[in-house]
Amino acid sequence: MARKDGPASLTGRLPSARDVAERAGVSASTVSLVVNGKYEGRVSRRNQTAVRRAIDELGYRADPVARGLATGRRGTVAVIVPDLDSHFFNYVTMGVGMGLKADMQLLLAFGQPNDHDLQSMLSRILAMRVDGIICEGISAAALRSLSDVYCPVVVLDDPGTDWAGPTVAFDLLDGAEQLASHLVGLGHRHIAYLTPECDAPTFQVRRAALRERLAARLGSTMKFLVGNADTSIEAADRVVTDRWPAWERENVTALVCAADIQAYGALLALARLGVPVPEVISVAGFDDLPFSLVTGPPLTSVALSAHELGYGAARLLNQALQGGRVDPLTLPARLMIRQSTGPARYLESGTSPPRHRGNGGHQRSGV
Amino acid sequence: MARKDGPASLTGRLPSARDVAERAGVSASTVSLVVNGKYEGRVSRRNQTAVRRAIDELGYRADPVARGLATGRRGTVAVIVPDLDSHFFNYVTMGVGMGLKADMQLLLAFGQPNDHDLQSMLSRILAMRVDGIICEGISAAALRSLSDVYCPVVVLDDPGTDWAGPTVAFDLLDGAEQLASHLVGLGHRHIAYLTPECDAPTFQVRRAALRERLAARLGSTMKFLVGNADTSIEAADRVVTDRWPAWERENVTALVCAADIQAYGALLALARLGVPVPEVISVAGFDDLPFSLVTGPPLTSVALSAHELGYGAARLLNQALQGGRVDPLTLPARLMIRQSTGPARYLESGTSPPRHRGNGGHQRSGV
DNA sequence: GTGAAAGCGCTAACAG
DNA sequence: CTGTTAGCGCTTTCAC
Repeated sequence: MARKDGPASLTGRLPSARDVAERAGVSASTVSLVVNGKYEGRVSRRNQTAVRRAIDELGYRADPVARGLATGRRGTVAVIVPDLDSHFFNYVTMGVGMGLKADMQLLLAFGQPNDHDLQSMLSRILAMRVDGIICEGISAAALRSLSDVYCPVVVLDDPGTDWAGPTVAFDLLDGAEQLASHLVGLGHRHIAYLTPECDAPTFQVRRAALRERLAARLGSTMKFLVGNADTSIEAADRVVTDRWPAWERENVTALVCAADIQAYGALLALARLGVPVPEVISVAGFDDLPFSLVTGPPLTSVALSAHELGYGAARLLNQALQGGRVDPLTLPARLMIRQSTGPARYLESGTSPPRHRGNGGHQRSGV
Repeated sequence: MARKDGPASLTGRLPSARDVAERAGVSASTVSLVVNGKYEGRVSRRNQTAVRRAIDELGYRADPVARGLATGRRGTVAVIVPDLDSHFFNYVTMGVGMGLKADMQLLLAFGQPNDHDLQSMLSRILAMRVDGIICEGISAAALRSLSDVYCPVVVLDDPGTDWAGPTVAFDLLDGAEQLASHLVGLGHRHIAYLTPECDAPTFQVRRAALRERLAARLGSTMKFLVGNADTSIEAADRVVTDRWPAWERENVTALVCAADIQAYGALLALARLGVPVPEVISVAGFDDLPFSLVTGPPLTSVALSAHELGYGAARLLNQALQGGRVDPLTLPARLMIRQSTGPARYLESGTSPPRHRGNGGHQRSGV
């Protein structure tokens, strides 16, 4: 903090190790040793203090980039995510930040709303020679094909991946099972499903698993209507507004969204349409973002902790960076039941008279 | 994409310009010229194609870090924000990403929930010799004192700052005016205010401006009770739960939160306490995050576009990087009125019989 | 047109 | 203990 005359104040250039060396009357290597704490039995006390004084006076801070060039270790890990809109990755990023060793700098690469060109983002990151990569939404094949990886890569939430390196996954199957059980228990048979346009593996699995678990219980009495929307409130709002008449015609009594952010859009659309949730239609999502606690009504959701995902990824990366063997990690899914789901109420309709081991649904009253 | 034998497949090392040069039978400098498009009249057609072929075959990508060392331009801009919890900065980051030139890589530095040590984050970023910095939550004084800045720094949402460089601000005064007018118009007199522990200038201004605008209308009939909570749903939930009895005693009929995320926590707390919003207490926030559309009830909020803030900052930074003069930018605030605010209903109470030019409030009924 | 040489700021290996 | 030397991968004069 003690700086007689500002460091490089006139030049606009930051002081370099050489500047420090000159001022302290030593060589650059000595400065380096001191800076990196390798002075034990290598630098005289006298020079140590001289160097440290010069550092203070100049306000010197070693350039990690130049250091990286010299050592081959950049001190940087990249996080690559498809978007920030969905808010899921916001938590992932936080988790990574929390789990990363303090001397690592986080480089964030994220797609724009319309352009999720992860390939080129990855290629660019790779060119930067980062020390490690944590990514989601890039297939293992793409990862391999693009370039041979020279650093550990942790792949997130990519079920069915054949990525040989570290991975962190969710137990989506169990999540789907819990949700299916919940919905069927409430008497739902005709279910709409909203999923992102980008059909990433995690979304394929969420959809397929839920459909399968429902079918296992309901057999042919089940209907499963799939719609697509981007992972944003507005997009989901538009699509649900658009689809509602058709769904109503099909006696849909529950809507499941592949991501909570879509469910928010759905709630918005249904509110505007004057369709009461859950009386006329139940709504549920995946992710359990914190906002799901305060939506109107609070949203039933399959909790997949994005924070844990990021945190776990960072820990795995730390291990890999230290050369240890790293085992894949699987995080649990847990259904959070809230007020957005309730008993199914089928209206009279020629098409589909529901009949099943019901519990509470089945009233013929309108709303 | 055409790679006969994987690039550096065996070594784990990425191909360097020298590798390319050797393969193409030219010198490294020639490779550099081609890569940077400076071949016009400097490199023979023959060598150009040879180089390009070698690049393709090897899958070469110049290391931007090494290039940065050589050129002094790192191709990197840093975004420094206090936290990611509040979700406000998530949008700021998106906005920056959208506004940044495509060849710039974004470096994100964010504080942890408990530790907002922006000083050290900044110092670390500075050491990286980034090309530009966009930051929020760091005072101009701190910015200056820490080190002389060698690169453009855009300061965000820091009202009253004396930062000489580019800034982007919100018209908070106007926002407070709109909100005060709205609340007073509904008959509110006793107002609780929730603000973050960290008393950043933007929060000081929000609070002071609102209090002032309310006082201007209400004079001594106003009560303004301030509480503190971190910018997270849970923290606000806890604090509101804790304070509610006192506020009720004081006949508080409206709660304003300095950030929407806090308002969400407040809604949660009030719902748990069984206090109807807005019948018993109105709730409003600042920021207007997208989620405020779907809370129960939808939240009245002073819209401050975080996305615009980030986008504007990126544009200003682009200008500064090109050496242009940059003027400070001020973004408008706009009150979004939704169902979380309604007429004040004062209960009978010994302490404070409200009386003012009322419109709709003033019923003596309980709820 | 072209390559050799120097240097960006730092670290590592090696003589003194 | 200490300074010299040699790079890390790239760009940029500057002679040829």
